[in-house]
Amino acid sequence: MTNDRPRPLPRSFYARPTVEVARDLLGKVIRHGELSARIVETEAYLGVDDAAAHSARGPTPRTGVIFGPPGRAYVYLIYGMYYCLNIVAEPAGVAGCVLIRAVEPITAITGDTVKAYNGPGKLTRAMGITLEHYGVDVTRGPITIHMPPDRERIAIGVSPRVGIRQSADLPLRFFIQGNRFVSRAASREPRR
DNA sequence: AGTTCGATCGCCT
DNA sequence: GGCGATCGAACTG
Repeated sequence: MTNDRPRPLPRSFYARPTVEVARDLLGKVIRHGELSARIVETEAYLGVDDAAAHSARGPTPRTGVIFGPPGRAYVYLIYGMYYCLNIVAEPAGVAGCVLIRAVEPITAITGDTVKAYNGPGKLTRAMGITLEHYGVDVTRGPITIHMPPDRERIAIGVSPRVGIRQSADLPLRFFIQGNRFVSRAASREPRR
């Protein structure tokens, strides 16, 4: 066939410390149906010592997947109108997830594509990801994550996370330096 | 039962 | 830089 479909990243990739998973997801390819895109910006949300994490106060019907096995999608509705996609990290029983904040589409790049993909609420809309994908196993589908076809070297930037108040000082945002799809907020110089 | 407010975004001044 | 959209989870009473 002309359409090669390499295996998704194995579950062991996700069964690691959340920060490692957040960094290593940069440059990986996320696929949903015919759409694929390279992950260029992520944020780590820790299970402990992170008041900003949705999992900070224990499992609820909404956050339960974060406490389960790694490699599952935690999707939630924010501000009543946008969906955010996270990938669960850490071994089963340990909370931790990685927010996908921006991606660079591999197919169909046009002039105004940047503003359709350079934010967590935008990329889900562009890729058709909604609450129906809550709990999806990204080692199986319909959303999957893969090694990139190339071995491009990337420079990783680190900064505090965007738009949170609790634990705002923690350097848990990671992005590919210089990539134009990195969200506007993330490209700002961190204050000091 | 009522209130608050958020891991956002786009439009307004 | 500020604010409204629009919903539900979490918190208050």
